[in-house]
Amino acid sequence: MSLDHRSGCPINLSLEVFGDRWSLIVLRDMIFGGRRHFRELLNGSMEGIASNILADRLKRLMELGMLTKADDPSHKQKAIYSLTEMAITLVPILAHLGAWGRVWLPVSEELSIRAELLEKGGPPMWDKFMDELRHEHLGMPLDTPADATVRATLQAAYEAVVASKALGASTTA
Amino acid sequence: MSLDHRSGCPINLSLEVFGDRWSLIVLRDMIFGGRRHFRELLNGSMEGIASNILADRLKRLMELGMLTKADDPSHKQKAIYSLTEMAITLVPILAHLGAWGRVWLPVSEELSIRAELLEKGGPPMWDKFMDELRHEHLGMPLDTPADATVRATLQAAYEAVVASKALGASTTA
DNA sequence: AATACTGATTGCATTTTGCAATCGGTTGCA
DNA sequence: TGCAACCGATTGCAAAATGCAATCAGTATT
Repeated sequence: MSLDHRSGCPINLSLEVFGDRWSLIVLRDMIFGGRRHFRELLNGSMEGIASNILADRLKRLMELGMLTKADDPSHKQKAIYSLTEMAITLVPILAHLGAWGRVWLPVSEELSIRAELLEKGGPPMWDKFMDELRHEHLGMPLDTPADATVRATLQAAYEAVVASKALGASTTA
Repeated sequence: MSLDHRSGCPINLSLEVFGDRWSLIVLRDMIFGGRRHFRELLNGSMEGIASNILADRLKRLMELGMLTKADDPSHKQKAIYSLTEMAITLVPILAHLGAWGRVWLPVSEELSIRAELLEKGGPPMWDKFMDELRHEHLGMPLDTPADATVRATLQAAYEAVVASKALGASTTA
């Protein structure tokens, strides 16, 4: 944790935390992709993060208090990364960021459906999602019985779009 | 505008826009500081941006459609930078970012009062602020008569904290 | 015993960043 | 008419970050 900051401005300090091209990508994959292991993050990364960058970011995010690391009981050298409350409360920011990107940037249809649903779900959906993340990562009791988790809902919507696009491509070809 | 993106994910694309240590700082100073000129941004920058970095970011933000540049009628070589709608709609994100930073990072009291007020004001205040920015930067008509602008309100609060801290320091010394 | 997988680390070339000095042109003032 | 101050940048250069490929030692599987 670096103690010398450029300024005490909240926006600046936030930028010092994830003002780079990879930190938020790692957190996104953990939050929305449910990834907990190094290899999952490495191979599952859509943007193709390099292993040294990933190792560096995981270390940095741990130093910053956004992640913790624990041993996986099933595999002696397997490590499980967990989100802290600090990282979980990024959900509303990620939702806004996704909503903004969806409006102004050349997003792909299948990758923006999650952002769309999360935007439409609004704060209630974000709260439910954060509750689920606290359960998964912090071992907190789950409020609702959770018939379908937010992540599963988003994932299902994503897969539906992918399937529908594949269908459309085959019928219009 | 680079056409080769790492992925079509909204969060990734947003990160490609301001996933660096300076872009959002420049936008913050324009939005909250009301700065429109190169020198204002250069000398007024709390974090001490270098002139080449500033020039590069202004150029990049223009290419991305976040800023426009116009001649200042009062000074032949003076340029006025304006926010586009794309940049103005970042206000809610900046508000959330400030709120998050205020909770989790070592913010200074005087620099976080703006974030606190903006958080408490919520979406209605953000909308009013965005309306004012559209008036300032895009020449749009102003809805409300605007007794006190949001920026002036935030600035006054900032100065009040600074004054109160100076007072406290002198009386406790 | 062989193979594949675990979380990384190393070396190295390329790219980006940050700092300091400086540029040519404009403006205000004496 | 000179001249200093200011305008938006640009240049040169060192340092840091990034990205890629190869590799590591320990662990599990077969």
